[in-house]
Amino acid sequence: MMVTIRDVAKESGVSVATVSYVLNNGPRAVRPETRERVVSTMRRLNYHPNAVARSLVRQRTHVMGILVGDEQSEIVTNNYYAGILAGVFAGARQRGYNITFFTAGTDKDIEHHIRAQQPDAMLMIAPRLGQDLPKRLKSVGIPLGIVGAGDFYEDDATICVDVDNVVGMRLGMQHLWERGHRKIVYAIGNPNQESTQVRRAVFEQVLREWGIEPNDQDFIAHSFQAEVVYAAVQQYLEKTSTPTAIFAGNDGIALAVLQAARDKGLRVPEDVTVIGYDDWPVASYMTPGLTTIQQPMHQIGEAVVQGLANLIEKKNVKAETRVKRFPPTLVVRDST
Amino acid sequence: MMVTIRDVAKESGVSVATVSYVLNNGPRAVRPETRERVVSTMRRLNYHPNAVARSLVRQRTHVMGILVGDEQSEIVTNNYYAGILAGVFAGARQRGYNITFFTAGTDKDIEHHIRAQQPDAMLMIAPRLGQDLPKRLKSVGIPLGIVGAGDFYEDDATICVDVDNVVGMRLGMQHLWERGHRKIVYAIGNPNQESTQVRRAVFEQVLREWGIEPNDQDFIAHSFQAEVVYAAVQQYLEKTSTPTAIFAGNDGIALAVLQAARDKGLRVPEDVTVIGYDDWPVASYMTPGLTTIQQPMHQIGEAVVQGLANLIEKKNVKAETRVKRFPPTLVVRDST
DNA sequence: CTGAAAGCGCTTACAG
DNA sequence: CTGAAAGCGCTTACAG
Repeated sequence: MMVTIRDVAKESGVSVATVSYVLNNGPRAVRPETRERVVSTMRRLNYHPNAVARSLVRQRTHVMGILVGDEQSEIVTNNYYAGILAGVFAGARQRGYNITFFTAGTDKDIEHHIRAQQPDAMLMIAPRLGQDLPKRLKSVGIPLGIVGAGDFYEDDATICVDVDNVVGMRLGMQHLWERGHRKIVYAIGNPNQESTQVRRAVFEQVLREWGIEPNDQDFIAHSFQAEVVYAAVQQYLEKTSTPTAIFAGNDGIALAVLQAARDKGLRVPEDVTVIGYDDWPVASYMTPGLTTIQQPMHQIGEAVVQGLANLIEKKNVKAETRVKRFPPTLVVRDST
Repeated sequence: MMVTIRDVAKESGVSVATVSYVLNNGPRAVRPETRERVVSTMRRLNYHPNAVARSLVRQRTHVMGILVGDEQSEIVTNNYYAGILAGVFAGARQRGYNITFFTAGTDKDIEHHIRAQQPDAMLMIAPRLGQDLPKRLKSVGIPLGIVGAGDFYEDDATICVDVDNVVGMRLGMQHLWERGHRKIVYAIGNPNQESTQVRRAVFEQVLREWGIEPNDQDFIAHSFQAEVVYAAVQQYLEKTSTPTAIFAGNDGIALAVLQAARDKGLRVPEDVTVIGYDDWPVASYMTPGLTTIQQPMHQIGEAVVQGLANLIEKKNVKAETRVKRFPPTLVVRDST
């Protein structure tokens, strides 16, 4: 049924070793005429070398496993994940890796699954802090790629790629300052993410530079879930007579903020100014078009895969290439 | 380094065959005491059976390959794909399959890739008609799952799962009728998709039932790309003094329609009424909240995987279970 | 109830 | 430049 290397060898009148060497272009030389004969029978028999067998002997699967968010559903509601993924796919394609999703349940199941499946590397997008999953993954002994957590997991065998959140927050704050805002509220995301914590710290730092002492009331929502955000913003608008600007933790949060403001009868940006983070595809189609801090999601996704591939293939393992930060950009639309 | 079945056998004082039989709970019986001893050494040595080796001998990888859209980027901009994917992941997890993305370029590359990687099945979401990819996939001889193309690819070895577009279009048209609309324009999607063609046919059929003869001017956009849609809608609104309702091919199109109407200074739903298709997570956060035809994306995604798993495992191959259609629902919000 | 051995489809030292 | 053979980590007939 399936054409194997043995069939090709027999048909070409050579040994399987020779077929293997032409297949892999080495490591040993093959006489040009022989090579040609083998190549042509491979084509004639429609031979495709079995990647499973190859993985077994090479102890390398050319698979990178990926864990997306706490819940698989984040891929649907959070365009950040989707954007990173698209970049990951592009990088994987360039480097000849397959991306497989690990969807098993508990951390233990996942570890078992990884040890069984033997991916060459694992990838996590925006891991929650405090999980022991990254530690578990490291114990497996394969390279780990972390997106969206700064250099928190920095390590010999770890590639960390992220946007530069210090620059991003400063860009946003600076923009609000120029628009004349001083009283800013941060509709912040999940507190268990590194990015949330860093952005909060920068936010507070900037306020202090402005001579304002930050306090807990400056932060609302503390979640990426639209309903939670909506309720928190509504409550905030209820009791505040003079909201001026709301900085949203991502564009999904911004969308809920816009909706809450609209339902409250407030005009954006006249009554409340809103700025987002990420630049999701829908940002320009929101009402009004959303001003936001753009992350180069595609580049970030590509970069982790490149870094991981280098680690797997033992090139470029220099420390400075293991942590990478991409600069964000301010995209001004109509909400500020 | 890696703990193998041989290590477990040696440590337990049994043959590798015995270890294998306890691992797989059969097909041959193992004396309870022996089994227990083996299990405990497996645990003690932290043994995880190598899935690659198992795949090689069993000729089954427990992998389903997936091809997403024409371009990998559709996963980012089109929430339909993401919704289906989430369901696919859920189904895969239940059935013990891994999902791997095939991102190779040309159809030929993809075929080669599949023959090499040996997934147990392949999955395509909303394939473009006229491609020869599905035919190529069938030639590989593994089950094929098709989402979003009705029963177009129906076949012994193919699972087709989709929403019922006849019901969906009728729900939407009925709703517009009840709202008093008679002059309806269809901002339709990519003409190369089965769903587009079916929906167009139903749209025309309903118009005829209303005593209206449909014509080409009733269809605009012919694309899912936001910029194209925006331009087409703007142009349409320009030359039409009395638009009443616009039926959008999906919620992404609807978003662009809303934006174009807003930029034209038209109120929705007073000046133009808009209805979408799919019910993306953002639908309720649009301005105004979007009335739309909801597809059970998650269920659809789960269902293909279940069907495929049955086909792989040779259960339930009855013809009627190979094609499945889920009923859509009308979700009324503020845009109609 | 259990073991020794063949075999899945490759790669790569070992010999010539 | 090439072939015969061992081995990657499993499963499963074949024998007992």
